Amino acid sequence: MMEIEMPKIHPSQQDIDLIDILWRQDIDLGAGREVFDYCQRQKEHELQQQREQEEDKRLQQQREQEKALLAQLQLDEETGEFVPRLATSGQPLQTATSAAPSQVIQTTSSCLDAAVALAPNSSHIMMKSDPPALTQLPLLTAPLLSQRTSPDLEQAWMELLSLPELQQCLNMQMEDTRELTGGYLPTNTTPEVQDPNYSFYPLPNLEEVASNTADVCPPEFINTFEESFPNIAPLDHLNQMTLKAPDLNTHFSADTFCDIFYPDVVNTKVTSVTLPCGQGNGGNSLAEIPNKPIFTPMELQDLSPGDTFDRDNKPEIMTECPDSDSGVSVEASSYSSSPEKSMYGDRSFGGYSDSDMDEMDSNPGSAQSDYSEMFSLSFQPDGLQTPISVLPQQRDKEPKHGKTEPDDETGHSESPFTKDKKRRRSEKRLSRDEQRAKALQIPFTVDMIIDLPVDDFNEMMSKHQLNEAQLALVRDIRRRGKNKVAAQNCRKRKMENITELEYDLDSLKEEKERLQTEKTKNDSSLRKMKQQLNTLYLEVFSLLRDEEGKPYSPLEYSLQQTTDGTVFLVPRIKKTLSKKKDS
DNA sequence: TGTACATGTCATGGG
DNA sequence: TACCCATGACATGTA
Repeated sequence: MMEIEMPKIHPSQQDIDLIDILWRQDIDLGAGREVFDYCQRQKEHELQQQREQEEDKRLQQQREQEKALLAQLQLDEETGEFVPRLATSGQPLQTATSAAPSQVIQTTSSCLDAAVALAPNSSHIMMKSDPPALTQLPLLTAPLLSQRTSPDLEQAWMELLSLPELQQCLNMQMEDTRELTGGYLPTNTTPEVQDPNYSFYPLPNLEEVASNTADVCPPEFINTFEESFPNIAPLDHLNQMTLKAPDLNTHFSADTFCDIFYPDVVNTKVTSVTLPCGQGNGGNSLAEIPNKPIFTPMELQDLSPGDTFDRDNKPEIMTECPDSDSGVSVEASSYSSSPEKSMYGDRSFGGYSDSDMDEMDSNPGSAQSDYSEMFSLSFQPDGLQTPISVLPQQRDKEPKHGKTEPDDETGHSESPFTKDKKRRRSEKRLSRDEQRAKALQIPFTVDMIIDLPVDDFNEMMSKHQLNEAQLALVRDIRRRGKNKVAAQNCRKRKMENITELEYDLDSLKEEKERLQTEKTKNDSSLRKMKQQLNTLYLEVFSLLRDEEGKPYSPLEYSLQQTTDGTVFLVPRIKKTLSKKKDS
């Protein structure tokens, strides 16, 4: 490596000047001046060693403080919060840590007692919006926060640290620490360093941080910062600091950087509580600032008092944030929590047809953003922005085909799985229209738009002045909602008709079988009767005798019965003749 | 990957 | 004539 050979070279002043000139001409190399100046680096190295020794001492003190702090708190398993541990003997618990007493610890502990005593009643204090406390955060709590075991834990600490009394103590402690370290503040008390997840977070550009500081941080925040760390360059000059810092994130790995510039320090630091640059963030110029943990992307947005932070320019923040154990809920981010804006921004939606909107529905997020972009919204007064809740009587007026429970209409014959799936679909569908309505600031609920009777709907529409886009969307929502219900009812009726027809078909089949059986029986009976009649006929005919006592021939005569029951013997020839006469 | 099913949506016609 | 409803047809998502 180039840097390894450099110690053997003792550059002359001319060489150094030349390096200076070259460095000034190519300041964008991404490396600081000290990279080319071995003497300067050596001085830095020595100074760094001194700092590291002081740092070790200070870290030991910090660990003791943490122990003392933890000894006074216990985790409430139910609430997940740290609550003051009850002193059974009425003695403050910091006495348990008296094995390592120090002025700082005692001062901090006494203040913490007060803070802990106040903590349960101070839940209203939201620390994420309390910059002064945040400035104190890394020094004492970063090692704890770095555990990232629970967002509640972090919040508990935030609440604790938001207490003015505790902040005073912390300020005192930080003053002490500053005196010990000669103004140098460690780079390694950041939660990110210990939390591997933070390596996934895109570090905000320091220039952005510096430029946004005025928006993000209230003046008192900066004042506190500067008061606590007067030797640190003010935030206004952070840009200059970045110019002198090598961009290790892009050109060097952290380990490489440490091996090059701090070969000795690395070994000593590995055993310390925090690593200087082993987690991917090391060497970042921002790491020189003890408050760096504050400027994680998500927290920046949380700290943002309004929407001054341009979120639209940082979509990667949301996409790259792991939803794991970082303690930062994506859903809880300001993307969805900003009441003033649509969760997808304030882009308007002009001129999109409904089918276009459907295309966007495939991606609700983008759909909403595009929707907002299409229509220039005419913001209504606050009273109109809030969707009017559906009155009970209005809900009672729901059409006979209530749309809200289409699943129940389908009866209970369906499996729960099918019901769940249908419900999910219904909710999804509803949410799409709701999202559309929200995107266009429609001051009604989708249920109202769909379910209200015509007169009520027209009256409601006449009471609010909606622009063309809003009117079109409301009409579409109502039409789609009505048609959806109609389609559901139609299908329901169709299924009912099919079921009824199937039932009728079964009934008719049963009737057919019954009639066929009856017919079979009747045919059998008829055959028997005919057979009996024939037998009887022959028997009667055989008994008949003419005048000479001879039997009649069945071929020449036949028996016929009149309606009155009288039986006549009719000659067949005569009968044949009579038929001929009739024809 | 193909298929069956459920659902939403549109077009159309009747009341 | 506008509106509502019913329904066939089609598209889409899902198991």
